[in-house]
Amino acid sequence: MNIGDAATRTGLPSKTIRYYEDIGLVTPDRDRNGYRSFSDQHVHKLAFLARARALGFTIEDCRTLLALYEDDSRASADVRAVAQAHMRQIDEKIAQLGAMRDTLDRLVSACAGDSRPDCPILEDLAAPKSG
Amino acid sequence: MNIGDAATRTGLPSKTIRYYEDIGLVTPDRDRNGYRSFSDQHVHKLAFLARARALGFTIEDCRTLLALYEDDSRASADVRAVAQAHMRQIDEKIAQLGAMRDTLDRLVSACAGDSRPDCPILEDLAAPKSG
DNA sequence: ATAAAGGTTCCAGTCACTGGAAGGTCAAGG
DNA sequence: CCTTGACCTTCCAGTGACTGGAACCTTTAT
Repeated sequence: MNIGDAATRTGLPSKTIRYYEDIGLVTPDRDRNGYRSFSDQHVHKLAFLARARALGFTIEDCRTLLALYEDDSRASADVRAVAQAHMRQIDEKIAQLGAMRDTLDRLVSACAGDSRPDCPILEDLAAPKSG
Repeated sequence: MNIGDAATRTGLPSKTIRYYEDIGLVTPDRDRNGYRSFSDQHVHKLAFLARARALGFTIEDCRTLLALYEDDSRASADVRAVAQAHMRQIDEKIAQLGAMRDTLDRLVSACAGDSRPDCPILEDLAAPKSG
């Protein structure tokens, strides 16, 4: 199957699939005309990548996860460790964003949002009172 | 004051300050030796930028906010709009990350994390049951 | 004289794509 | 046979917001 079909089946853009080949995540065969030829295995692998990426794993994590997936003698502990480390990163990010959100909410609520220039948001950016 | 002092006072790396000059956010004077010379005004502007960035505003938002800050005839509504749009973006991001986190948590919890190869995490990446 | 600690410019790399140019291939229709 | 259009190919450049490093200059202290 050509790249367009693989793209349709995995939901990944063709560009992204070519990129994944470039960085060695998948290696489709080639037809005589030079077109990439994807087997069901390739598509399965691409779908795996798409889902891992959708869960926020980095490309390097994906590489690791794929390797574990294809290693029948893997220890599930290794997979779990990757996932847990990633989850911690996400938690950190959520905490950061949550803090930003709270500050912004406070500032937005304090701002009249009318035609006058007085603005607690700008005042805070210029010189925050606390926290 | 030289760039190092400006960096210390604002908490921004010198590299970042140079970058901000590059993209036209601040324009320090120059001493005869070619060194950048920062006034208190410049430092104030940099600190403003640092705080806006810390709240997650993009550089372009920062540019807008700085312009509003320096425009005495601004309407606070304009500032508020920028902040609110940004807050919505953050909310979206938090929701995305939260969803990832929930899925990951479910998978991590289901995984024994021992020396055996069986792993619900990989199984889900290979072919998710639902959601 | 020299060494350390600052400053300068410019170029390349990060991450994970994405857009676009320039061109090759293939099936259908006139 | 020719063209049109939808595919496919490669390669290069750009994204955002820095960051690292090379090569070099200036200042201060010893």
